[in-house]
Amino acid sequence: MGFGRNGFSATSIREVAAAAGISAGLVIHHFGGKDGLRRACDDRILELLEKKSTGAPEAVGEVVARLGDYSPYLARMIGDGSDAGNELFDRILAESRAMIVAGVKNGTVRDVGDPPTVALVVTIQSLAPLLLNTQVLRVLGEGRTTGEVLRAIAAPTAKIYTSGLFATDALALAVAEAGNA
Amino acid sequence: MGFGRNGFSATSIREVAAAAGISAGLVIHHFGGKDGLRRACDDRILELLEKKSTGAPEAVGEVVARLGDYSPYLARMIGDGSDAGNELFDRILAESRAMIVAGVKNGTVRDVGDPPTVALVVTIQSLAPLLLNTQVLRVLGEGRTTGEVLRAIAAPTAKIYTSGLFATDALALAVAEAGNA
DNA sequence: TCCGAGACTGAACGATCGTTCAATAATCTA
DNA sequence: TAGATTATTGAACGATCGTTCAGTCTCGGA
Repeated sequence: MGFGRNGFSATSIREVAAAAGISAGLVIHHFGGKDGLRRACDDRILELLEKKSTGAPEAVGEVVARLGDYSPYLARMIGDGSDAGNELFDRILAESRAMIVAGVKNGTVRDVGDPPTVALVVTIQSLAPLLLNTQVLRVLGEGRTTGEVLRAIAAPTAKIYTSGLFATDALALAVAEAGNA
Repeated sequence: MGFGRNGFSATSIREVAAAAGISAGLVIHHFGGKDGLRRACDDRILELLEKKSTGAPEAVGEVVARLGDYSPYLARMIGDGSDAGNELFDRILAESRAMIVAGVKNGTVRDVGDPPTVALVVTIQSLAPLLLNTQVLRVLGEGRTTGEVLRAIAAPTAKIYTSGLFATDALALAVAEAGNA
């Protein structure tokens, strides 16, 4: 159902038209071509996320909830690196960066290094449940909804971000050493 | 160049054949069809990762290094949820789970909740730099190689996993409360 | 009431797709 | 070397793709 299911090029205009109960010619008449349809879909996603988008780890669930069935399309947008996907990623990253910079300043976020890079890490990690939604659903049980799944992984994610996962400095030291080599 | 660039259905057999300097007919003769070619590519990736694959956060760099130019294909494999992609994800997840269970037992990994779910979170977060490689490269500067980029984000990632990112319990408490509601 | 503009359809076109096939070149076996 | 097997090609086929187009339907304003 739509580009989100099998990707853009694997979804024909005739499929889309049939799902909408109209003819293929009308789709082209309205959107000016397949690329126009894609742009309209991208704009629709951006519009749905216009009022509030955030890079905070806990907010991915809300984004997915707002998008509903459109979230596979969003995942493909960001993963494929289309213009609209890039723009959206940059927006999420910018908000994440602002949140981290402000948090470091007022003491609610630990200073673990260069804030822009930290924001990048947090952003891509926060998007992981969206991009790997298929895998997560499969592992946690196909019956659940995407929202349930995201709620299930929210707690461990929050705890990792709060208390850390590794009790020793072994990994951090190893990475630092490799970086100096 | 290959399925990794634009996806499976957007890459024609004639493209692949031309890149290999042979005819399209020969590709089909050898692989039995486009699906056979895909299966052969999947098997090749699995073979390259056969000796060692791990879910540890620091090991994604090694996986990418071993795959080299094939890593976009791997990202698409796992993201699209093909059979081979599912199998690979399950393997990474299993190793990540074993690592975490063992770590909790010997005290090197903090007990932040249900180990299978924690392993799932760690696995998808570790795969994020691979799936979002395009975005990360774009943000950090197109000039760099994938390996350099992964090394650049390794340090903050390790620190987050070691010391945590949030200095307060606000997020964890909010998530816990939402979960009980 | 008429009429013009947009909504809409279905057939058709050229391009490209995956695939087949007969024919040829290359390589191996006895 | 003779014969069989394999590698390889290029043309062709049917299907499907995005797109075009002539024509029909719908309906609000003069």
